[in-house]
Amino acid sequence: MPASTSATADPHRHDAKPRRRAGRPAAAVLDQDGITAAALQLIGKSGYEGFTMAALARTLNVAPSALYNHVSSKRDVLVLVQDHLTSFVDVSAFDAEPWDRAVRSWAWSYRDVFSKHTPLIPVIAVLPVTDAPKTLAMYEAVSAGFRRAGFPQERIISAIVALESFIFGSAYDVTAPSDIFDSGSMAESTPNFTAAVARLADQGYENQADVAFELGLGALVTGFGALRG
Amino acid sequence: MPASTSATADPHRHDAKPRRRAGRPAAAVLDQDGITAAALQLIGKSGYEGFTMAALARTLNVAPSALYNHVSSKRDVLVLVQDHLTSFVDVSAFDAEPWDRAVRSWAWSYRDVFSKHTPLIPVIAVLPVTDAPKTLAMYEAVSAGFRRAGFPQERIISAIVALESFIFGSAYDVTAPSDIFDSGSMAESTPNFTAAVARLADQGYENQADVAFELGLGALVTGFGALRG
DNA sequence: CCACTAAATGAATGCCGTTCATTTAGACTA
DNA sequence: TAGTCTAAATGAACGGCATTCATTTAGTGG
Repeated sequence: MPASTSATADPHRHDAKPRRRAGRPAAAVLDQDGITAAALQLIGKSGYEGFTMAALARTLNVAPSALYNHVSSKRDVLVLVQDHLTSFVDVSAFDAEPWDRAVRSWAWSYRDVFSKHTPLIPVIAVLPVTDAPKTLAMYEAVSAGFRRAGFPQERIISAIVALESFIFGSAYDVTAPSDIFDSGSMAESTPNFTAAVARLADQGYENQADVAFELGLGALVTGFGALRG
Repeated sequence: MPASTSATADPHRHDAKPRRRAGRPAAAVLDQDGITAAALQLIGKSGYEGFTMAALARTLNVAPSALYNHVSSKRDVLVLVQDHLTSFVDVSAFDAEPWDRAVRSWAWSYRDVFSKHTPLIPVIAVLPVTDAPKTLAMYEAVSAGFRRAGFPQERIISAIVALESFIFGSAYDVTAPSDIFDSGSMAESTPNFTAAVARLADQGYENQADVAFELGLGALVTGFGALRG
């Protein structure tokens, strides 16, 4: 039976300990960690367009079908990659800094990690935490930070979800073309919008996505900070 | 030359007026509006998994390749659908209510429309407004509302972008499974998170995604409201 | 009636994720 | 040592996908 990251647990498994019934073949060429690492490297080199099961198998010197002994679908591989990436999100500030600074630090880190992996966002956004242990560990660290800061327990999850939604949406902005708001030939019929875009451009040279992120993050942190007991 | 919604404008076009050089064939079976309507209907019936160029052609009683006389790619069709959907977003409150209530009304409407079409979010989030006239019209209405409310011009776009990011991220939440936060067998190692999830569940029967959206939207509206002159 | 052209056709292309019967080769048992 | 069990790898195959292209169709203006 192949390994699986699927959400539905195997109902035939009697206990947690994996029972070895008989002999095993020698050093397996493949395992989930190796697949995850190779996938991450491939994505880094070829992007998500070039990330195919065939290409992944090639980098592992293996037939494409061999992957399916360790993973049940391409989506499974994406889940593994997503969870691994989440371990790069920096939650250390929750142990070292006041709540508002910790949230900001975490949020920026989170956005930066996934702005380079926006195709994973539809996956991660609806993924049960059971299937992503490192992601769960991140939530635990953040939840602990909120609790220590005096947050009412029944608001913690909602606040984290709201922040995360803002973070995911903002990750897309980072990859948007810089002329995304150029109204072109329709400028005359959209005077208010066109003027606002022009005024924004007049401002400094700072990244537009960063400015919006800072603005929204500030509002969320201030607003949520008022909930603390 | 086939019609195109592509971002790069045709450099060979001399003026805006479409010059008819010679005779035209009779009633074309297909046009962009018809394709858009059929696509929307097909998506409603079969979802985005069932939305293929072949299936779309079938509903139009046409060969798949015929679509490419009016549209340059499947992505083009998605852009057409996205823009059409945006016209369903309600911006009327900006003409009838105070700014904060108008923003809330618009944001809820925007989220509700795209929570049923999350596969379009990666498309819309990075789409130049030139390619989506109805989307541009929405931005104009919102920008006008912000300006009338006394917003400094150079902050209007950033505030809208931040709100939109939050809206897109929140649209995913609506489609997430309700047990997404069930930590299962790892509950013992994540006490803070697990407790917070339990406390949230103790609360009313309200939709979890709606609670988080309301919480975040309130913070953003309050925070941005303070920017008005 | 002819020349022109937008639009539809249908076959072909290349890629994709995935399945499956079969083979391989260690490891335990007797 | 011989026999058996099994996880894992193979390679061929499948169906589906978006897209391309040479060709045909059928109105229209000259």
